[in-house]
Amino acid sequence: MMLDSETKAVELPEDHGTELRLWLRLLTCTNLIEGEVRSRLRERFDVTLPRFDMMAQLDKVPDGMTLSDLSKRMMVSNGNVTGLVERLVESGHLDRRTSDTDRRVQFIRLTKLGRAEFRKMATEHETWIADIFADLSHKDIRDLMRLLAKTKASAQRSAKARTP
Amino acid sequence: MMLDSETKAVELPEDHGTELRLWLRLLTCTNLIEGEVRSRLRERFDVTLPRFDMMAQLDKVPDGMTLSDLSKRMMVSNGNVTGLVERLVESGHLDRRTSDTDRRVQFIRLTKLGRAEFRKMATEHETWIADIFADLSHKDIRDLMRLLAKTKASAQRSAKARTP
DNA sequence: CCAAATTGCTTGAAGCTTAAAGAAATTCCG
DNA sequence: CGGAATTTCTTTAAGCTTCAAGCAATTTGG
Repeated sequence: MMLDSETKAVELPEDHGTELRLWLRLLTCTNLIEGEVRSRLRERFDVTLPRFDMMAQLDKVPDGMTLSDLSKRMMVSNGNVTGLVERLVESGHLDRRTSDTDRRVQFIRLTKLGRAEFRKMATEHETWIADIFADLSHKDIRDLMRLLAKTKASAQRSAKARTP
Repeated sequence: MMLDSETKAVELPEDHGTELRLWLRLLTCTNLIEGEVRSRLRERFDVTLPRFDMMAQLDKVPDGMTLSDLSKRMMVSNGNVTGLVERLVESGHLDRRTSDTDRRVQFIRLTKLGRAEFRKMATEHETWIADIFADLSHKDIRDLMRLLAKTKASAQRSAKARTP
């Protein structure tokens, strides 16, 4: 037998309170951790989170990547990447080289200095993250990984439906 | 019997890969949804996320709150709030009034216009969030709520340990 | 009461971020 | 081939954000 709550007319305002609360909690959680990481990076290494983030992306590949790749990986706009790269080249952490086959394309990579400094920061950064999540059991982490993957897929489905 | 992996010397670099991956997934997930909400707010109502966020905080209380309260609730700096409030007062959405008992304190609240516009946006916003999370079951949502609460507590414990 | 510490907010400098428009190079395709 | 569309990147304007310094009002503790 069908329950009353499942027979409501579609035009009436539905209750989406739980989803909203979940979103707010997700946001709070992320902001909290992001703020903590930001503080520690500044305090310990005098570096900003976006700079650290860009270096982290570039550390994964030895031969560098293009600005567009960086923009996609970091989920920020193109113009944003242009400015960030500029400042990191200026400070000697990054290296830019125009492609031989396509003169629009720039390959960006870490310099020796940039890689060395990043590795030092990354080691410590990893221990911060471990400490921040230390009260979670292995099962908690596994469950969260799975549920967040499902959430990401759901959000991507929703985004695609809007922009086909 | 103890496993080898649990008997490692404390000074050796430990493996915190799973925590790091969890953090990156959490960040990706949040950025994805935040970007989506940002796009829709701009597209549909020509409003920025920080403005919407501030109005959401103020909508919860009829009599308004101080700048400090706003700053804590929104988890952003004091100076940031000053500028945001300025622009929202300018556009007629907010109202500021100096406290009678403490002339440093300003009470901020939504104007009639501000509240009306926010309510309209909030209704639609809630349906977006519901759609974004639509592929999650009730149990998924419950589990996520619980695990994120645990994560938040763990992060707060870690932050407090650093700044006593 | 009064000096010192604290609290609430603002300012200023630097950097981050986006959206939109534009410049330059390449690719597509008739 | 050659114009049109696309791709890659930069620029610009506006706004967001932080940190640190500073100002004014209040509270605290002699």
